[in-house]
Amino acid sequence: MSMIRVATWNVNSLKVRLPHLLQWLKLCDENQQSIDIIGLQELKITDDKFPTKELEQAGFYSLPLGQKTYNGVALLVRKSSLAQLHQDPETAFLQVQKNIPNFIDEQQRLIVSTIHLKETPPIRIICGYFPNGQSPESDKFAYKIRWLTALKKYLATQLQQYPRLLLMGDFNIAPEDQDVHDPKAWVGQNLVSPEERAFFSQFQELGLVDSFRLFDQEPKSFSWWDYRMMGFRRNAGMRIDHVMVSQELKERCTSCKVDKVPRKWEQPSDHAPVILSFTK
DNA sequence: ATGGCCGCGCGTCGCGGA
Repeated sequence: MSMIRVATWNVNSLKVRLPHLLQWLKLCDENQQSIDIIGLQELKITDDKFPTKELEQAGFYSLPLGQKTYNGVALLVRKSSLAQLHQDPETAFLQVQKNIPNFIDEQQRLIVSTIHLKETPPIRIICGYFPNGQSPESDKFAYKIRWLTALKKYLATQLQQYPRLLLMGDFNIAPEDQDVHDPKAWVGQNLVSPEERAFFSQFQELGLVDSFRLFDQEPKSFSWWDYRMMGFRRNAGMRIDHVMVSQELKERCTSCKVDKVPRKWEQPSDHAPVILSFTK
C-alpha cells in the first residue's frame, strides 16, 4: 500500500520563494509525507536562472519552462522515487512537451512529461499556469478562452494515449460557488464566469476528476488568498489550484489536501500547495 | 470604504496578478 504524493504550487516568483519551497519539502519529509512529484507555477525567471543545483541537492531533478518576469512552470521529481532505469537527469523526464501543441504562445504556461516511478506504471503529468483573464471584457480573457480551447483539445488526445494522466496547476478557475469566499461579490468576474466554468465541466466530461472533491473537506477550503485586505486572516480566498486525474488514477486516490502551513510563513506566496496522494 | 499587497523591471511608478 505504498503511496505516491503529487503537489502543485504557484510560488509567485521562484527566486523569492526558493527558501520556502526547500523548507516545505523538508517539512513534508519530516512528517513522513514526502512529495514525489511537484508542479510549480509563476516562476518569473528564465531557465538560466533556475535553481537546478539547489533542487538537486535537495533530492529533485527539474524540468523548467521559464520566461522573464511573468509566468513560467516546472516539474520536479524526487530522484530516489524514480524507477532505477530513470534515475538520471537525462531519463527522469520522458516524452516532454513544452506548451500546448499547435498553439502559438509567447507565454510559458504548460509543461508535460511522462514519469516512471518505482513499482508503478508510468504517469503522464501535465502542469499548467492557466491565464488569469483579467475581466470578461478584456483581450486577456479572449486569450484565456483560446488557451483553454487549445488545452481541451490537447487533453482529449492525451487521455486516449495515457490511461494514468494527471492535470495540475493554477487553473485560475473556481469551479463552483463553494470555492469562492463571497460568491455574490464575484458575480460577473473572471475566475468564476460561466464560460470559464464550462471548460472545467468539459474537462470532467473528458473523464478528468477534481480529486479534491473525492474527499470530505472543510467548508470554505481555498488555495489562494489575496495579499490585500488581510485575505488569509479572514479566509477570504478562492479554490483555483487543482489536481485533476483520469479514471484509472481516481480509483487509487486516498487523499487531497490544501497545505495552508507555508501561507502562514513570512513573505509567503499568495497560493498554498495542494497535495494529492494515491496508491501505486 | 472599490483601497489596502506583492514581484518585477533598466525601475523610483506602472503593470500584472486574482
